Amino acid sequence: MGKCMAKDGNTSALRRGAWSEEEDSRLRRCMEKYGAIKWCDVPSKAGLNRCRKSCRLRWLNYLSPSIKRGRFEDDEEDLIIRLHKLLGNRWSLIAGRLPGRTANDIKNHWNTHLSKKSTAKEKLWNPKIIAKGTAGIKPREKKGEFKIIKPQPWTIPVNWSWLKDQPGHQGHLQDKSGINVDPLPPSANNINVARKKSAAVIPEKLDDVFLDIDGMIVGEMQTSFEVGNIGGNGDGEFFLQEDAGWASFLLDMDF
DNA sequence: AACGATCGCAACCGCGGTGGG
DNA sequence: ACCCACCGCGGTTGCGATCGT
Repeated sequence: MGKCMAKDGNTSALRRGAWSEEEDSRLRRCMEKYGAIKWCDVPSKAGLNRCRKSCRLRWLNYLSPSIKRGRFEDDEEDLIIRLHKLLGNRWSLIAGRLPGRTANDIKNHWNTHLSKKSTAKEKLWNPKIIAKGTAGIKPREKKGEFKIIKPQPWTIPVNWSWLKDQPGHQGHLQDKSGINVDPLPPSANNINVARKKSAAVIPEKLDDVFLDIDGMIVGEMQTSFEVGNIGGNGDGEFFLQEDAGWASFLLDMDF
């Protein structure tokens, strides 16, 4: 195995592998005593012959008092599956929605249990989105064979038929207080739908805008469409198969 | 009882992002 | 503008525990 980060400095004599009780209690005492300090200071202050990353990992994934241990409840699993559809493998974001669970826990749990569960479910539905520029694919012709395309950014015209007149469905924007701001701001030329990592892609002026679809407010950076709620756009560029399940995106407004 | 296969989780690795100098 | 140290993340690995034959 390697070294603890060539990039982060010399590693040679640093201890690796499983943590002893003594090391745990040293780290715990250090964190209790100094609180939030730079991780690079932790090994020396704690008297540990470990690299800072090892200390950080041990604290964040195991020793921190905020960590909830034990088996995952059904509702937690359900939430993870939904969030994973929404966010992909962004474990830290998912963990942010599950108090007490660490990204590592969730990732491990996903890889050992939920990925199979989810795959089984996924066979029951078949979300499909055809991104602009996806050459040669005609949504309706390919019905039933689509997959979510990621992480390409996609542009949906604001006059996208689903947004304005999809029968039986409504898509509209709300501010944080839940007040509708329909119709879409006239200055909005496009809604870019992308799997982007950073909130910074959202212009500040839209910081307080949520997308609400059929009454489901899903958050300031992301939205999800219950598959079946979405029709095609006027140009045939976007499409979702009508079926059960979720398709998901992060939302970015392009003015 | 022995042994290989599988599981579950802790820990490590390497990369990208960020901020300070 | 550039460099560098640090942080945080997701992917991967290692290994003890458990299961199945």
